[in-house]
Amino acid sequence: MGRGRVQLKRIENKINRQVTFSKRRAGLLKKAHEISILCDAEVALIVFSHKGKLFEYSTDSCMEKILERYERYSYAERQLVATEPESQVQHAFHAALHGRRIRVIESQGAAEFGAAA
Amino acid sequence: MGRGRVQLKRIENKINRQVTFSKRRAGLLKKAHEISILCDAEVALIVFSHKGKLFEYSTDSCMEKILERYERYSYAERQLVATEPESQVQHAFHAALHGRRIRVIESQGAAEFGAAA
DNA sequence: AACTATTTATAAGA
DNA sequence: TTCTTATAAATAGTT
Repeated sequence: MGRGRVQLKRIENKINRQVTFSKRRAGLLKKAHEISILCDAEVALIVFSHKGKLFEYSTDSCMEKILERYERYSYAERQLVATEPESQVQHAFHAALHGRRIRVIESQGAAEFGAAA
Repeated sequence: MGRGRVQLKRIENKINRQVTFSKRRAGLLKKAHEISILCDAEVALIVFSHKGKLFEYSTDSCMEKILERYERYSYAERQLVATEPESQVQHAFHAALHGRRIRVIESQGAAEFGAAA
């Protein structure tokens, strides 16, 4: 977007990289917020600049909550894969990546089981 | 973008919401990838659909690494705030609102703290 | 930090 | 639902 196509490679010029980072970071955070509102999704976005500064966005449910949910989900994914018969590991992994949720090892307890998005 | 301005409010029509989610999710992941390459930034993006399906993107350094870095950074932030003089309570309050709990206290330890972007 | 020329993203429609 | 198209948005290069 803008005058000239963009090459998907690191911008070597330090100044240009910094400017582009500022602009795109703002755009990215905005879009993260928009999709969360428009589509009622839970979003967590973490960005560390090249210099190590942190920028973040998270749906009102708050960053820690989302990261914990992510960890639970990932854990469930791994469990699924681990208990799968050899022959179906790839299948299971594929399915897991597409997020059939299985259980939750939480006090909240209730086992979630979703299908498609 | 597209035919007609967009209202920043939850899309009530289920079909439209699903379609918009698919399109915007693709766009968001793409932009997350682009900024990470163009600007040499480390990015982690986690999205749970309304139905609970997970979508994620992370810079090649991998999701877990980034989340750990995030936790370390947040921890360092809290420590900084904790030792801050009274006069800067507002600053501390602001940080507190970001309210993270600590999961990992890495041996690597060193607190990162960047200034400008 | 503002300003455009253009490229992209995407809301509707087919 | 995948493809198309009109338009809104984002943003690269410029001032």
